[in-house]
Amino acid sequence: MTAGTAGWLPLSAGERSVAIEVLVHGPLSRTELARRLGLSAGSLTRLTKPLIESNLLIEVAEAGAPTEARQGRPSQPLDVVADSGSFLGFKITEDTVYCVVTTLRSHIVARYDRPLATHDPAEVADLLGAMTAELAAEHPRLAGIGIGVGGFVRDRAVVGESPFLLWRDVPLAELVEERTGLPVVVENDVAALVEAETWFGAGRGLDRFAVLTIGAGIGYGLVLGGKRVSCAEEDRGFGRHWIVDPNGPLTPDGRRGSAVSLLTIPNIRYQVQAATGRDRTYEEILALAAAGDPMPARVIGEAARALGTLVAQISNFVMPQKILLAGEGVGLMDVAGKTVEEAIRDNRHPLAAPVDLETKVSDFHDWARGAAVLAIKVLVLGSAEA
Amino acid sequence: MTAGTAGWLPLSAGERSVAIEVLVHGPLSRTELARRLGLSAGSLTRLTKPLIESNLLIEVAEAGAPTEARQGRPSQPLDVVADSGSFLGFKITEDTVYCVVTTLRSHIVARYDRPLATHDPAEVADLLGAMTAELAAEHPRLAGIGIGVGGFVRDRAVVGESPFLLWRDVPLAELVEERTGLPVVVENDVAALVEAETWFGAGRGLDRFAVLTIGAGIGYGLVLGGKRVSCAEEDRGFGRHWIVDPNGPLTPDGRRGSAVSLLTIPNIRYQVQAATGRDRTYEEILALAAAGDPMPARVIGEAARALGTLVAQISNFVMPQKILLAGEGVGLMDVAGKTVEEAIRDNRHPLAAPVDLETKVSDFHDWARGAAVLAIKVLVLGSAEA
DNA sequence: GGACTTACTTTTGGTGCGAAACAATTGCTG
DNA sequence: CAGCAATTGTTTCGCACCAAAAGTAAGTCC
Repeated sequence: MTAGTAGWLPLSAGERSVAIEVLVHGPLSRTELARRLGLSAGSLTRLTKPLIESNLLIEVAEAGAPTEARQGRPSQPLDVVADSGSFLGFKITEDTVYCVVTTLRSHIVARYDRPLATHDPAEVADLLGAMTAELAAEHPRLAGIGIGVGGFVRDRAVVGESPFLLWRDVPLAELVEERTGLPVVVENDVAALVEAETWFGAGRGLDRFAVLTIGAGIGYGLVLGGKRVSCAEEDRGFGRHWIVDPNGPLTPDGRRGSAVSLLTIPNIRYQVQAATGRDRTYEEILALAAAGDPMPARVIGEAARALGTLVAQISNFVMPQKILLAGEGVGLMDVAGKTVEEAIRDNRHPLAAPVDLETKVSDFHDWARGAAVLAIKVLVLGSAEA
Repeated sequence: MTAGTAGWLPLSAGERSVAIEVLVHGPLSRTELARRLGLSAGSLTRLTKPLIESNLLIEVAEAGAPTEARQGRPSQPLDVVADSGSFLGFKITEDTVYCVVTTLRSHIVARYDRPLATHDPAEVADLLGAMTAELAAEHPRLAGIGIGVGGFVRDRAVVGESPFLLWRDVPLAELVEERTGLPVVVENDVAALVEAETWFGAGRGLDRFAVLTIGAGIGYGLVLGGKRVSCAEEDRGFGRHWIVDPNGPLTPDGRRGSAVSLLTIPNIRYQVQAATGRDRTYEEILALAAAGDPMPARVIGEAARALGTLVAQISNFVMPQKILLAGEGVGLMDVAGKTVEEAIRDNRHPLAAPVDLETKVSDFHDWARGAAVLAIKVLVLGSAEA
């Protein structure tokens, strides 16, 4: 914790809830906060005082346009000191390192990617260090770094196992801290995205919330009571053994008819290539399916039915208030959204509450942003339970 | 609240946790309670005092056999005043009313069933009133009544809709209270069983816990953070639209290959009868399958695979710490437990944590006990959130 | 019988909250 | 412009809860 912003931590539970509310929902007056958090006005005075003194919050002048010139003493909105720090979020893939610079409120202010030529831990750390140094020039007040990696991560610091990097027990946080002098948080990429969405995104304030990602693989995250549930198979590839259609296609990766076989981008491309002999990009396949080309349409249709079935199963068993669909592969929804909805209907009780399904097309920078958000969460507001 | 035991309620949060711990885990000393609840010794003195004064708890003499003559001041175990009240639990089926009498600690001390000749609400209430009067003679200190009904129940009091009784908006709690003078709690039967298991049974102290029941129908309940999650389709028949095997059997009830078609007792009997022409009881079918008779073995094998698939799906998506399998149809596990386990393995990641699966053969009296437990929970310890 | 051990009680002090009184700042009205 | 109403924020007080520490009770061990 070499953060220069000093006395931010630790926060009490009440203080943290205030800080999060302001961080997430923008400037808010004390009265408004009291209403939202169900606290008394007096408590708000007490809770906000140390936050203001420690320079995390600040009283901002009422916006230039006082929306409605109300009677009474004007409210004094509180806001986070947005420029009190920027955060870096990295997403490491097999061949590229994606990076975003975000504000304290997780808005992306810059993107910066670099190819990854080696998988040697020290050299990867060197690359991250170099990228950080370059970005530090433009963004002087870097306060922390979040790194998302596909694989199993321990203690938000050590990459226990990463199949595609061929890493075992690499203390990545330490390596990068040494090179940057900044506090570093490492987490599994899916977990980081889920935490970010829980906090700032689709899952804000929800009690039961599920995330399903489609891309190179399948990701799944469950948030209950505002906390992410972690499990053993997480980070070792979800969906490889979720058999959606026992008669489904057999692909190099994943069991026959598994979610991975039916839904991931590499396996969809494999299916099309195996049948037509031509390798096409995912976008091309989607376009062909939309245009009615039978073979791609069949593959995409099967994928859409599988997705709908999965969503229905999650709804049936978890009963979440919302399901977020994210990842590079959700373009599927644009082409075959109707099929997905049909499949959901087919696997749900007609009287069941309709599924609140949100689709969010995301690229690798969104994964990086997830890591940045986790860094904000951990570094600014205190560990926030490992 | 006509309970004669007077000043039980209301309890503070701390008092309630103490009361529940003693209720569920038998006599416990204050020190032991402090350890279990993570409180200081002083707090226990404070919390137990009003409970003892209001006659909910009592200091019992150390059991006649002081397991180990320990050094130091002997502990003073606390226990609930078990005979301070009995509770009735009813389960209403299409043709029978099942009833159990339980102690405050939910031990069944008597069973009493009566055929149900009519579905007229007033007459059903009359029957429950008559049964209560008869039982009151033998069990003088009746403190409350819980009633479990298949169907949709509002506010723990009104049967909103019950398909098999053909009821709509029947204020059952009121009707029975009028006739018995006792406080009455009405709940959906599955919900009551789930609550009971969460409290006294397999789900004790767990954070994520799922219940799957097999019998005349499929029941499903989810407990997160110690609270049961309720949903719209609950009480209107689970599993009718859970398609487990798209190529599965078509039965009069439920969609082709649905959990209901594959797993419920009536539909298993239907399948066997349709194939062999002979109507057999569920137990006969299980015995035949165990003996190797091909047709019953096939039906039971399919059912077992379906059950395993369901359990795996619940594990994959909900990640519960435990799954309880209950109902009249779990005899399946004895005959085809291996097949169930295989199916679970086939649909789970090999590295995933093994499923903690508990099987509990239950008859209608267990459903009735569930209702009684809910009555205990609501009446003794204060509404315990509707 | 004295030393020791364990269980429980009492006391003390701290924390976090709400209720209510109070101060501050504006718009509206006569 | 004075006075009032409306609204926000602050201060003070008291309550509920809890942990820590010190004190008391009731037994065993030598």
